[in-house]
Amino acid sequence: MNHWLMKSEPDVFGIDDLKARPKQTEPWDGVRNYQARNFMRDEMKVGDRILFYHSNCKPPGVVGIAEVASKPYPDPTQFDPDSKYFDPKSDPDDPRWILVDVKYVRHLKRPVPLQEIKDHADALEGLQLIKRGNRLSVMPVAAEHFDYIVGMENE
DNA sequence: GCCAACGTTGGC
DNA sequence: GCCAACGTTGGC
Repeated sequence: MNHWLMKSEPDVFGIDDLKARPKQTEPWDGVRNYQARNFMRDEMKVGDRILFYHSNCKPPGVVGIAEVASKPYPDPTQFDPDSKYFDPKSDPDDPRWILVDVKYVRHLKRPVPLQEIKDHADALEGLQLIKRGNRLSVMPVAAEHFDYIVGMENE
């Protein structure tokens, strides 16, 4: 099983929104970064665990756990002219943007803020989230780091 | 609101 | 293929 971290802005779509969805599941649309797409397209498997991260808020941090709930499939918003994610260059016969469905698992007992994660940089060496210049919205997380961050909910 | 980091675009 | 300009992300 692979582990992931996925960012979302709570003002747009937060973990409470995910929990409130029918089947507590949502297509993770709007990703328009090739690296992030490749992770979803090539490496995600149903059941993979996800750290749900709130960005662009105070404080940013990991707020819960989700899981991959579908195989990869084309992001429908790329073909919708009314969508802000519409991509006129994407060929319907060879879709450019791929997503997976994400399903709510649970909230952490408390949000674990980015600052605390940074304070544990020694234990979390190599974690992409705290590397300089990181802007990826979908990134892999080592299994040990995943468990470590979840464990921080008890502190 | 600022700005560093970084991806993308497009002229050449 | 280079690189300057521009746009976006996202923490602060």
